[in-house]
Amino acid sequence: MNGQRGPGRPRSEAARRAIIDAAIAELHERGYAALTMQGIAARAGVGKQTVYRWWPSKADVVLEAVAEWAEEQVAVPDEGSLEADLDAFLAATFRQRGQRPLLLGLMAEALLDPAFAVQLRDRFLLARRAAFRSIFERAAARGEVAPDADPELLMDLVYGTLWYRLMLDHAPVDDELGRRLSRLVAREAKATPSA
Amino acid sequence: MNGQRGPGRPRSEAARRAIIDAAIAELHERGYAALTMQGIAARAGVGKQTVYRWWPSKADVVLEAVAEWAEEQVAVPDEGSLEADLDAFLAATFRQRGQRPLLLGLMAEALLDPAFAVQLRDRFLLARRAAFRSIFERAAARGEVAPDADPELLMDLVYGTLWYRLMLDHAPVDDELGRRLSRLVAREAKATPSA
Amino acid sequence: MNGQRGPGRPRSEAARRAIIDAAIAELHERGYAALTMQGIAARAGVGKQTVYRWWPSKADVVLEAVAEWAEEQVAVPDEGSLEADLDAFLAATFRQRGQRPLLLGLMAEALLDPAFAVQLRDRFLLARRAAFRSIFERAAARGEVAPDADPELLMDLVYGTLWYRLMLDHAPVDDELGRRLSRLVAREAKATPSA
Amino acid sequence: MNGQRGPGRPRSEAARRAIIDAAIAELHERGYAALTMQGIAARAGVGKQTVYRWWPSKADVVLEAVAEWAEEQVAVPDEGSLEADLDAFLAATFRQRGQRPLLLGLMAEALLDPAFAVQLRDRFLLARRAAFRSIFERAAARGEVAPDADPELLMDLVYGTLWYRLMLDHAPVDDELGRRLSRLVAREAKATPSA
DNA sequence: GGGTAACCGAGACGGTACGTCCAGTCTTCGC
DNA sequence: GCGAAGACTGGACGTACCGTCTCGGTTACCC
Repeated sequence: MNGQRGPGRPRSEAARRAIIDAAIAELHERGYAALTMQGIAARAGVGKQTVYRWWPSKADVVLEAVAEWAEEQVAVPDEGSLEADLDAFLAATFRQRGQRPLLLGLMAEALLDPAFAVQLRDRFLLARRAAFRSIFERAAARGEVAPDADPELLMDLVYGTLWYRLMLDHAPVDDELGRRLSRLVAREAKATPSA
Repeated sequence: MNGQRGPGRPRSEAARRAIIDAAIAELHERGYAALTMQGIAARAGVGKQTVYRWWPSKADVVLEAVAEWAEEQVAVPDEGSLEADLDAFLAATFRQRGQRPLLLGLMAEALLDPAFAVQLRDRFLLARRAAFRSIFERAAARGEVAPDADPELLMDLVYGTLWYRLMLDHAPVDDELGRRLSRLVAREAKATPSA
Repeated sequence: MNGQRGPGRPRSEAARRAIIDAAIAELHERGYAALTMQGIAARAGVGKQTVYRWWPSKADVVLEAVAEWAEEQVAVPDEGSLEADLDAFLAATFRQRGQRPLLLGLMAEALLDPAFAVQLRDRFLLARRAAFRSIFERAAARGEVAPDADPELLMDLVYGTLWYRLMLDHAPVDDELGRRLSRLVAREAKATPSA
Repeated sequence: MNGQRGPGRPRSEAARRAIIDAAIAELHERGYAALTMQGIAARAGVGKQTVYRWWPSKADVVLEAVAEWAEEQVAVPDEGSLEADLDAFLAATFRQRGQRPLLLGLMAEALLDPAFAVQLRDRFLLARRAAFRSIFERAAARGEVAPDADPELLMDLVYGTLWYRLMLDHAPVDDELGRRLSRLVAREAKATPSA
């Protein structure tokens, strides 16, 4: 086992929480761009070293906060059809308000730092896709998915459109969008591409 | 017209070019994240003030460089069908190699700075959509687009998927993707959504 | 002669006055340390080049303003004795209020720039000593000055004390000081130093 | 006492010394007017912030250097009479060569910045006057000072003349000047001012 | 009266230093 | 050894002026 501790003072859970909370608070008050390790440490009442000891950058602190939420997984009850399942799933996803600035900040960091991009993809974005994929598997069992359909591309279509609108802010991300995407994806899943 | 000059020494075109070129060079050599106004000015052999006088941030310098290329517009010859047109257009778009880091850097900046996001959207991204839209109009004239189709959503699907893959780098952005998207969009444009 | 003009537009007296006046105004409003060539030109509504064409530095502009006042020479009426003459002269000198910051600024410049120190000494300070010296000559004619007295040293004593108190501001520069210095100098002028 | 340290890394004495030394070196090589915080930090191999953390301006750095020397107090042995004591003291004072540019630089700064003027006066100039004052007290004990003499004015005379000549550089500051001033001050200290 | 020359305003130019901020690291004390 | 504190080197930030330059335009003179 690995639970045994070595010598020395154990990591302070209080400090961990204070840091995460300080990061979230700063983020809501002043935005992601204004986040600094310095500011997080000061607000948490913690030495800078304590932050650096556990997270290499501000993005990693925020990612840990986000990952906490991501674990409270979106339930995907069976609605009877692929389109209905998707519609419910997307509606639940879009309902997460107030996270837009946070998500955009993380994505910005990922675009500037390839190492963090890997973190973000593996610890957050792919987790989301997993939920999506389970819906497809259920639909396949129901015979709603053509054998040569490509669920990966369909997921890219949905998440791509979602992120694109989040980023550009030229069109809404709302239930109407959810319904259209659901219908489109359901139709394409069944389509016989070449006939 | 507006070409007339006021009093005072006119702006130096040589300095403008040197700055743009220096920015591009730094970007290729050391990446977007390592770009600094200081570095651009030094490399261009120019005072920092001269950079700040005309561009408020490094992102705006890069955007001007990108905008130059964007003006060399992508020609969209008529290939006879919506699918063929789209395929040609996307192939041409994907062919622009080496610009990935640059585009991701600009997008990162836009995600962190809403004011710049507007710039990027209006001066670059919407210009790209215009080309796309003209293809749709041609297809509509050919009767390939159902009356209740939504070209805006279809464009979001394509560009969304493109950006999503560029950013996450979990799947390729290649001709194969172009063909699939072309076929999908052509099919959806014709689809009778609800019947 | 040298008064004849060559070809070309003659110097604008209006610009000259505007610059001097702007310098004085800035000086009174924001202090010598905050003076800048840029600020003077802007306030005078004049191009920077016009200032630089005629004065090499802000100190020279201010010096020209000061020299104007210095030419309105202190009259030294005959009061009947060396002590009385000195007392009247010093009282008149000390009366020039509001010029302390200006004088200190010029002196500061002189201390930092040897070339300007020469200007200040020759165009301003030595002019002041000339008035002082004429008082001594009058006293010598009256037999109030011992043959081996050194008027130069006595002038240094008076002006030195004056400047020292102006600079350090640890003791007042007032009529009381004037009277003490007058008495002391008159006594020393007569003294037989070594006997 | 106050020597106890709180938490945190203690101030680096090595950095302090390097900064002071760099300032002195720059001063000798390029003069006070060319001193910059930037240059001091670079030469000391130290971050600019470390300089700013402890001194608000270049003048304060130099003042600390000067204050070090000032603490190595001028001894004032008893020479038997006021005139002899003064002569010895002034000779010792004038002997401090090479400090003229430094002193003038500090004075210039004081003239431009009233806050620094207070620093310079209290931490340096008044310390010098203290030595002078002790000579007077010794003379008073010997009966060489008239009861109504004003030592403060006499000190102003001496230091005023000294600074005046240092600044204007129109006459030497040498032993001859020292002897004349000593004789004059000794005579004036005894003088019955009004009889 | 048509040059020619020196002035004028405006303002951009290459630079240098400013003083601040933050990144990461290091060094101390106390738990 | 962890944690708070805080000083350390390093470097970019955006600003302010410096002193120079390059414009279009304006007076003067002098042929």
